Amino acid sequence: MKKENEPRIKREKSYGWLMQRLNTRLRAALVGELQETGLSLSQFAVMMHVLDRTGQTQSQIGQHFAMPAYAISRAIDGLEEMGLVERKQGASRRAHQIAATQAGEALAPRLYSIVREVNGQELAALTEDEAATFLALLSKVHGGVP
Amino acid sequence: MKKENEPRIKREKSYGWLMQRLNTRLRAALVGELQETGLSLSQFAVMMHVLDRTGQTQSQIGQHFAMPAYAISRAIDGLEEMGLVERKQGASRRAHQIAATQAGEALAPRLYSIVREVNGQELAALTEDEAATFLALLSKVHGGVP
DNA sequence: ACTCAAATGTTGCAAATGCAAATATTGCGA
DNA sequence: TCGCAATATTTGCATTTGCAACATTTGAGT
Repeated sequence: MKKENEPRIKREKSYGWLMQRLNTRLRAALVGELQETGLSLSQFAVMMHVLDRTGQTQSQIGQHFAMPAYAISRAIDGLEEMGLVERKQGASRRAHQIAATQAGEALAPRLYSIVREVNGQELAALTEDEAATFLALLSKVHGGVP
Repeated sequence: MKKENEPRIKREKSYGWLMQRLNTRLRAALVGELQETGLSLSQFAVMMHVLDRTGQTQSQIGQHFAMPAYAISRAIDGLEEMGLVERKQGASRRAHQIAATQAGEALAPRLYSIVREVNGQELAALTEDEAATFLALLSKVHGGVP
């Protein structure tokens, strides 16, 4: 009997592989849902953050997502063109405060709904308890509650 | 007292946000380690898979990572140029079998070591038990063991 | 054996991304 | 107050990515 292509290691249990797969799936699901809104993933992220916390500066938004400044800059370019967001002049003249326009606010329910739906469907394989544990562990890995 | 910028929702506990952050961190860590090898992330992924299971076709590799065919095609273009991998003719004349060259095999220890190190450091915040639970849950979310 | 749809890979071109340099503004310290 | 380093954002350009069309090979049905 011939020794069939046996993997040296069960890579499917490795953190890296699992993250890669889950992230790919998450992104695909989000992109699908966002299709109708015309938002890209980064625009969506920024939009959510602006809806959550109005008036933050671009660099603050960037830190929140660990995204580079230029990505925020460009995401907001797009959101501004779509009339969903505006760069306001705050105390500082270099640090723009980003706020949702009325059209942007109007989009909020849809976006919140997408988040709920996608998060829910991605975690559908878990029981409620498991999901709670899972999120707690994700948070701990991230460096949240020790 | 003024109501300070209060977020409407604790987004930091949302699956989406956590995945975004953790994936960003993971990728950054890997890219850092891979610097010296000259491999891109997708080249690294493909290389690992080829080392794990030699002779797989490109589409099989693609499925394993949920990566599009063209990405595999291009990753292998690069790996071939670096002399780490070769496209072999198998039973079928369209489906190439990908195998590591000797130089590719020689790279294995380094790559395995990078995987161990990065996976370890990413999960460093967890105890061993927690890490086991975490990986099991990731796997379940992915659709592994039900 | 023949035809045609499906499977496998590759590639041209457009769009997104990343890097590094440029610009503008602020604020610290001499 | 002046000079200069730090902060905040933008942008030009090169690289990477993604889409969609293409080419090739296989296999199933007739």
